[in-house]
Amino acid sequence: MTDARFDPAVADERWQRAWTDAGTFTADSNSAKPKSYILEMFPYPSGRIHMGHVRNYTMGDVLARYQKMRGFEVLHPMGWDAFGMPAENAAMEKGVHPGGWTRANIAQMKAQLQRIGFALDWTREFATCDPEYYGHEQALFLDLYESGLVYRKESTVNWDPVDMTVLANEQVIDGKGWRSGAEVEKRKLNQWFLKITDFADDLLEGLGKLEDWPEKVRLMQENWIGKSQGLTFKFEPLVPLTESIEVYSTRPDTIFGASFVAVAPDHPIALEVASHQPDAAAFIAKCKQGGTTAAELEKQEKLGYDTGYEVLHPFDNGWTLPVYIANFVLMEYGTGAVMGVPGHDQRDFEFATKYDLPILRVVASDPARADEPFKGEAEAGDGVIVNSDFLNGMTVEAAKAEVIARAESGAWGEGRTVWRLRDWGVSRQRYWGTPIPFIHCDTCGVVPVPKDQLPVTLPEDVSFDIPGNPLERHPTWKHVDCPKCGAAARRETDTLDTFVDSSWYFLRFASQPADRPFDPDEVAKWMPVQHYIGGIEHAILHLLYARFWTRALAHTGKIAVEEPFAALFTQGMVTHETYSRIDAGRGVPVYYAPEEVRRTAEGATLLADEAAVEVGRVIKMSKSKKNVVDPDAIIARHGADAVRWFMLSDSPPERDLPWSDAGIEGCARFVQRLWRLFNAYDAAATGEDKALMRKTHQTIAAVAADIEALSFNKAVARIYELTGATEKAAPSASRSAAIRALVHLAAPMMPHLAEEAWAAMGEGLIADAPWPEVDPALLVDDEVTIAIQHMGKLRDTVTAPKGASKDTLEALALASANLQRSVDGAAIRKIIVVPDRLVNIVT
RNA sequence: GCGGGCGUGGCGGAAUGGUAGACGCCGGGGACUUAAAAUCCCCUGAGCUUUGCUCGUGCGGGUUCGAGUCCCGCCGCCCGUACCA
Repeated sequence: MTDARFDPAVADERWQRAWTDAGTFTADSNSAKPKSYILEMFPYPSGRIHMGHVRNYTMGDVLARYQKMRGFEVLHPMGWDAFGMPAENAAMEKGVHPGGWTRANIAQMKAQLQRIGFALDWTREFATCDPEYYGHEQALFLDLYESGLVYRKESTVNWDPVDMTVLANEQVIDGKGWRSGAEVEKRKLNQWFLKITDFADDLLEGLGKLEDWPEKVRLMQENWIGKSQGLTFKFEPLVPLTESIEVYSTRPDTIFGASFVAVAPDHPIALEVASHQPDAAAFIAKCKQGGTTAAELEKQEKLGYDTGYEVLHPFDNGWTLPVYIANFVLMEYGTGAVMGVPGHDQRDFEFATKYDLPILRVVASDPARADEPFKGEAEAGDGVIVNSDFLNGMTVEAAKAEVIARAESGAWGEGRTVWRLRDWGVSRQRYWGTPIPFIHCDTCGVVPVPKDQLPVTLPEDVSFDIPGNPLERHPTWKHVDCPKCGAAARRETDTLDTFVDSSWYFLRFASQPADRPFDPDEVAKWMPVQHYIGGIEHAILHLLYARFWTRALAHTGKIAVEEPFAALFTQGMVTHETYSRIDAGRGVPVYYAPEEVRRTAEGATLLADEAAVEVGRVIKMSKSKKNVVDPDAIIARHGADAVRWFMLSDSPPERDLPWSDAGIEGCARFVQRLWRLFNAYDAAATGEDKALMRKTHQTIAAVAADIEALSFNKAVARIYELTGATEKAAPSASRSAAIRALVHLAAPMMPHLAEEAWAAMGEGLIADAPWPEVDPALLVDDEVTIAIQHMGKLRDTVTAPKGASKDTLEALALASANLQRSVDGAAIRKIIVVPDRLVNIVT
């Protein structure tokens, strides 16, 4: 080798072209090799790749390249989650068409990804806004409709009364529309739903088999699905109320602690009361203000309206309970009515305190404490039932069963399983999405578009001058003839939630016939995805929806796969410190980008005026805080391998990674350091260096294990260690072997550098080379360091042969002068020996 | 509000209940150089009465011969909360 410096500006492009020309990363589904499907969550084409993408895709890339070296036929595809709101926002702000904007973004981002040298099979690229893709999606949607998994019902949306449009939750800020500033209202619309609840039990059960998913994600999904056993039962009415009120409770054991009944604002009884009580109508109207998010509903003050109605306690004819309308009761969950037990439910406690209702204790830590007062909050924990007639003395579990049994034998209630999971509303009143393939006919009702007329494509000539759905107001698009009777009819103008697009894209990557969404045999070859990598923010919705679609497609006989993702990994964010000043006039912070600032050990100054700016917390990179670093600029300066190395170094991949200029410079230096070491390769060197051979083989094994566990930061540390040891070693055949091993170890992480070195050694593409074999005999050391402790405190260390007997280690410990000084003649009560580890003397 | 997670030197972090701080960054000292850059070597948790000792893994308790790791109770930050993707 000759070049003193590795020049990424030349090498990056050279090897990227070499891989493309050779089709190195084109997946062959007919290969005889075992298959492995590596997938990272595909990006929304916002315009620029950001560091979070780079980190995500670098991790998948290391796995893909490593598995290829391990003899797998690897599928590692890339595409675009291309529908969604930002394109419409751009259309409104800049007057560009969402399609054109999206296509331009995709072109730009694809070029960026290619400059990082990812081992992607670009032959399978697609965007969800391709009519071909969303046409297949429409066909799948019709299949689900035929199998009964699609239906329509009323549901609540955020309504902006000024802009006359539906708002997304993120467009509602402090209860007001983001553009108009008007108070948002809840409004009911007839919308399309998918019956995910049909699969609730199966989705829950399946979590148990997903052993290679993070425990936290499985827990979050379990809680989201929220299976609960409880009781639905009726409170009988007292005149003038005529109908009984059916409630659902997960705590029927606390039934003697009930002090009120509360119904949802849209419960039939609430509506009935409102019809003759203007105050009740006003209260319900007030409940309609504000947005629809759970967080908002839960955080708002618990408000109620006393209807004046009363109901009877099921176990005591002399016990009446007041009926309230309450803003925290949801019509969608259970029966839309609850019994309030203030002593043992925090929300009920707050409500009872506010409206001066009795707070009764029916659960206590022991029967003697039946009359203990509450300490300002409800007690939801376990205990013994008290003050509850025939339930007294029972455990919570036993009391639940007893109440359910009595309700069922008395025919006034029924034990029931209720799910927190709700059916998935997929209607969006927006343009830039997959049109829902249905036609509304006055005589035939809702009619599916015949499959031979798919795709239903979006019209190009739309305007975003005024808020609202351009499909709805397009002059001709929605006017069609009914496929059934031929009469004039109207197209559905709602489009599908973009989560539908991302619920089956992984199947389309695996197989893309023109005439069908996918080929089941091809899908069977690749699925399930071996490693799925993405952000923790998708822990529930996207991952649950994808699991549901996979099941739904299996249910309709389309595929034979049950779980789409065998192993899941959720990576952390890329963060950066923020630079700001408080604007004197408005009192709000003004943020500055890293390139506008000079960072010193003490603080930071703005380049423009050399005056100080405040260095703020290290937070997720975001445009609004201007703490973003552009991957392109960094690659131009340091090369792709330095950036990739930085993404893998230091921080564990599941945690946040703080970007720093010093860090990337250190990585760039290491690329050059390895290059110098590779240049010192001498194929003709002779002689053996046993210690270095051990280190080499131990490192190969450890790096492999670390990559397989996705502990890239540990693999990086191992490579640093072996690099240091190899640099220090004198020339020998062992050292030459160590250098060759390092080229292999670097190959998945710094592929351009590795190819350059491998070529200089006269070899072909290292991307095609096998992972080096290890000699098991070289993996174990023959000496170990033994810690000598007194009462658990370290007093000395000695080296001993590996596997030395307990007696030997004990004798070694007692011979230590430091140990003896610490023991100071005290009587030894016990000696604990952990072989190959430590000896602890207890006095 | 509810569900989930995280917390270790100046910084990122390592550590099957068994030597806390591997590895990297920053910083300090030195070598090379006319000089600088690059590179190489050494030091680098705090404190002390320094062959060594004490303290130290967000805070307060506990279990254990031994706790960053296990248990109980807090605090702080992050993610999600069903129309952001």
